[in-house]
Amino acid sequence: MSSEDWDLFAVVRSCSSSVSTTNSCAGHEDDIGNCKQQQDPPPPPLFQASSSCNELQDSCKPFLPVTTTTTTTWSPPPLLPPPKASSPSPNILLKQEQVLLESQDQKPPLSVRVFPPSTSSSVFVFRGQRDQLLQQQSQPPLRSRKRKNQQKRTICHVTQENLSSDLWAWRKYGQKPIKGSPYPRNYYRCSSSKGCLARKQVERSNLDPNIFIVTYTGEHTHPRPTHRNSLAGSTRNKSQPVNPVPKPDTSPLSDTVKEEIHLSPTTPLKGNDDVQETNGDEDMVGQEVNMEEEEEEEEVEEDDEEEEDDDDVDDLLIPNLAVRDRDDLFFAGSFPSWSAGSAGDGGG
DNA sequence: CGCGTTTGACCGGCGC
DNA sequence: GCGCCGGTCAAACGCG
Repeated sequence: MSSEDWDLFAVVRSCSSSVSTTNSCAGHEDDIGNCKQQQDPPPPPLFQASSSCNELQDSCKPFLPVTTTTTTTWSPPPLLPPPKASSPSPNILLKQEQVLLESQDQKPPLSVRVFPPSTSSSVFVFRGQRDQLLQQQSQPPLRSRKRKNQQKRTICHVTQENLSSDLWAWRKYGQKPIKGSPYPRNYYRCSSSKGCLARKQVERSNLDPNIFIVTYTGEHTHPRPTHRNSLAGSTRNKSQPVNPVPKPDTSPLSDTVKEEIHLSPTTPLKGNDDVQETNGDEDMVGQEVNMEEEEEEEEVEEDDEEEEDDDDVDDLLIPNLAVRDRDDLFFAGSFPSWSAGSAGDGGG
């Protein structure tokens, strides 16, 4: 087995406050601002620059931590250093990515916060709520496995820095190599509350290793944490290799990139200093694809305000400096592994 | 002791 | 109907 796997997010939840995201458009969007809800069906060129999100948004909110500044350094694929050398077969592109890219292509990476309206909730009910209900009724917990098409998801492209900007406490429950992708996918579940159905998947983008594709599913069944647990995010690294370079043979990564990666997939807030200021135009990439692709598109502003509020609060509670410092420390050494280890049967 | 990560196995949707 | 693959479970392990 590969001992080293990229555990991207062992710290997914960790820090955040400082990371800032700004995305332009509205002033502060965040990484997730660009989140997109997606479902399997190929998303039409929607990607409206505006939409609203509800529950998913919540999930994303964490990403929008703060108030100013941003970190996302999203580099548009086309701009990325083409994986020429060992060009990974284009095939390996994840559908999601393709979708996203497509959208990007069409439109500049606006960091738009797009979320689905209420409709989404109903969808979620399928899975989580149902399970919960059943459990409450003493029913054997069904293995909620609603397949993609049926599940509503919010996909966000975030940078390492942004990855960490999540107040929610996420606990990793699985990691699996994904076919077509040199990088394994990590599965996280909200640990803030036992019954919380929120889940999160994190995987590195094939195109741009600097970018992580975060997929949120489910909703949080509890109020957002005002602050992170001390433990939360503290990945215990067991002497991890220093070069968690993912085993992707055809890793499009350049040396530079690799370095960053090993630092930590979710490089914390250091981005604040470094990256911040992306006008926001290029922060993240995200779009939303709603199952019912016909609704949602509006009130981004409103969302912003709300989030802003929240963000603010979070911010207050979590001193940037403090967090940042700490994060830096543990980030530096904590990221365990990077390699398509096996979260399980590699698919089997 | 509690919580989180790691990792192999299992389950079940989906495509062929 | 079969096989592939993604997603989840759960035991083991480690750290604070």
